[in-house]
Amino acid sequence: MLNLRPVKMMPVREQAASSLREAIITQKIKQGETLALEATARALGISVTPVREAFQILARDGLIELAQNRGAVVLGMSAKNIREHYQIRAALEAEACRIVCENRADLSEIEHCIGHLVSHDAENYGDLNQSFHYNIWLASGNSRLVNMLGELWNGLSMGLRTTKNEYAKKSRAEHENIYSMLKARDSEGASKAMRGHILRSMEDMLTRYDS
Amino acid sequence: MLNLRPVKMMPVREQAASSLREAIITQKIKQGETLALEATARALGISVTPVREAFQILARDGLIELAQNRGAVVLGMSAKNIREHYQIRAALEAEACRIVCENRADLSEIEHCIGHLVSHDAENYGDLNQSFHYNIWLASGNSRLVNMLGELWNGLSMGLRTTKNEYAKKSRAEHENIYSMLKARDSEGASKAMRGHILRSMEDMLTRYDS
DNA sequence: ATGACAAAAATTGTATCCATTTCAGTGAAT
DNA sequence: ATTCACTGAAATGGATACAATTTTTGTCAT
Repeated sequence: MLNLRPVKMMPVREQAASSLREAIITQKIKQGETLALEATARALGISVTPVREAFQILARDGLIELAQNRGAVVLGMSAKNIREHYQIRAALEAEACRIVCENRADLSEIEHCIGHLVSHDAENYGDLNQSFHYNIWLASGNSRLVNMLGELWNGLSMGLRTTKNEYAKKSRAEHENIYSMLKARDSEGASKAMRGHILRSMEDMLTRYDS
Repeated sequence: MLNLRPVKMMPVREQAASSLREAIITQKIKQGETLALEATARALGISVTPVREAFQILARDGLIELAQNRGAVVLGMSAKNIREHYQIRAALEAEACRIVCENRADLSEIEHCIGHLVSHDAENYGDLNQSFHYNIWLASGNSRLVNMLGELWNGLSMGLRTTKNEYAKKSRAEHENIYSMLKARDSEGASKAMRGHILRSMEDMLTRYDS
């Protein structure tokens, strides 16, 4: 089958949001800067209306703050920010595990991810890691939960791509542990394991950003 | 101190969102209807720009869905919707309780709410209930968590205002139980109690909307 | 009645314009 | 010299008009 680009594009506001998101996370736009509306629109080659909507998306993702009549201020990764982010993620992902166990949800996709995580080296560890988590969210069957966790991930976790090897090893063991708990349908154990995994990731992140 | 209305108004987009939110929750706008942009702007007496942003806010709150080129479709309270909402709230509010216990946070505001809940009758039970929950969120010190729970509350809980008396009684006992757990700094107990409270509220809600 | 095609309406994005708020810079007074 | 107030520039929030797609509607012929 021919593999053509879909005719219907992504809305411009989301393209703008993606572009800005990447620039913020890669620190091309620095923390504390304020994004001017018209300047941003010019830089992106679009008009101001979709930029304003993109700002709202980014604010929802926690990347910027929209202050009254003062524009969009880029938020940084403070320790407080990181703690807030991971506390919420820990609660939601633990809940996802609990639901997966209680519903006896299908684990084949998750098992698939575990297979890749074991066999592959840490080159594209970031993608495999995200895929593992994402498939647990999906298996919960709670689409709202999937959306919220996706937004949270957008907001911060790109920083995880800079993961070191030592972290990958620890993390891999934890992933396998979580999977075994899910397979055993042990909702308490699985949610606790996921919670612990994420909170430990938080500590990892904090040591890198406590400068 | 004089209690005057603040000079600076709420942004129009948020006023619009509030107005639409109320209309949706009170079913003045029915489930499945699509909100036309210009018609909505005319009805609200404002221009389309802030209405578009209001639509995004409502979409974030889970009250409408923005379909590609097809406008804003009002979502109803399906059983699936209610379950998704309460599962997430259960996870987040339980986490708030856990944090409050671990941080030995100040409970005076929460205690204050409990006092009111005990002494007052069910007339304005809805407000007191919200106040109790809200102050637990606040005490967690996680501002992001407060925002997310606030949005969730906006999305569904107005329906709770139609609470029956029998429910209020059950609920009151659960609130007191949660408070005593918080005072004992029993993080497991408090989070479990909150979880149970919210999931039972879910069942209550489901019996009313399973028609 | 069904299917194709044409017209109408709605959404999305563009382009300006106005009012109000914020911010910066100048200048005066203590 | 520092502080305070005023003035003017710039930016946001909102209004309005308009072009381009896409969706929907409605008609007409088979």
